Amino acid sequence: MTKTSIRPRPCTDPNCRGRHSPGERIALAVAICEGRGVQMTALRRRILELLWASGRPTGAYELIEAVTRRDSRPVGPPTVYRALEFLMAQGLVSRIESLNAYVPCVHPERDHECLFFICSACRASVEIEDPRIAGLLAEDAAVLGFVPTRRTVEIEGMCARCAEVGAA
Amino acid sequence: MTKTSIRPRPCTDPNCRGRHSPGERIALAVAICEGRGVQMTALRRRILELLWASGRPTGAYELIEAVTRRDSRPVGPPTVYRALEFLMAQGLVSRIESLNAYVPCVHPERDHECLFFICSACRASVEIEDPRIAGLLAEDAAVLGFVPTRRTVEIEGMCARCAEVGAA
DNA sequence: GGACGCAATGTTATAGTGTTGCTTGTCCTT
DNA sequence: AAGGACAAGCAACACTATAACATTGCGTCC
Repeated sequence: MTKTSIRPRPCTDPNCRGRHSPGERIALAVAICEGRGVQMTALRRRILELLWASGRPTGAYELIEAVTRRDSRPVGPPTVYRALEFLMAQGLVSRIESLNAYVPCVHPERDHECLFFICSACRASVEIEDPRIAGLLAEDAAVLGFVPTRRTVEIEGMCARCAEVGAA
Repeated sequence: MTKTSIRPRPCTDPNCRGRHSPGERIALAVAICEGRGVQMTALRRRILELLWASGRPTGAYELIEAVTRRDSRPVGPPTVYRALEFLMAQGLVSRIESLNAYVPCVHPERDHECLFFICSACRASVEIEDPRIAGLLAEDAAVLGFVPTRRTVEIEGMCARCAEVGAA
């Protein structure tokens, strides 16, 4: 387990486009758990670290392999799925439904509704927030008399970098 | 295979909330395929019928069972998945990512971006269109230099009917 | 300090979802 | 009839997720 002395810094810029240091985001996650009185255990932290290190949506079985490799001991699927469940419940990780994969949440300090842009070419994903979309979704829900509990907004396509490379 | 003589009627009301007769929607799907020069085969049509008959997002393996039962012959997973792939490519069926399930598309006659409201209680889903949301998604994508190819917008929660029943 | 309670993790097996590769059939064309 | 193109059948397998049960570690209470 990496011991960091990085100070967690809550981000207040909804347009930051996720440019944060993983170490700092992990420190923030630890601080959040502490504040809530829930346990950021070694395993949970390891998985969060691996997700940050991966740099793209990562499948549960990839994580199983990665944990097994890194900690030189085998872990079973339920172990990893339970850790992911915890991390998602704390808003530290999001699941990308269209990929059956998981990404670390860039802004766990905010209770936010985020959308994901996922590049089919490089498999990277970018998380953004758009309160206008959140508002319209809430409005549409209200018209239907629908009470939302969970929102999934995922846009697949080609990111700027890959489009550039592909065109060249 | 049910032979219908229902005349397909394109719908022009984006707020119709999906109130269409399945038979008429299927006739429309047949007409669309004919117009495009693609084959609405017996199997593909059967699966579309079963999806309409189901009334809620339906898993691929449920469909396998349903086809097997209805047509008194076994069909394998690839058969059904290929039919679903065709139906999705033609815009006649949508996949609900958060449920690993499939729904018939209410408005195949329009090239539309739809969102789904999915009730956790009764498992029903409602498809709506909101061009405002589609516009904002396109705008956000443009800011990122991202070229979208596929959009997934799914809202889970409790529908009006179930909320009413639950409150009573 | 021993017994208990509780949360987290480990273990094994299995359920559920989706794909690959290859063969067969069918219809249409020449 | 021969050949091509598309659809479907089939067997095996890969990937994703959960169920059911056992174990560990730690704190508390008598």
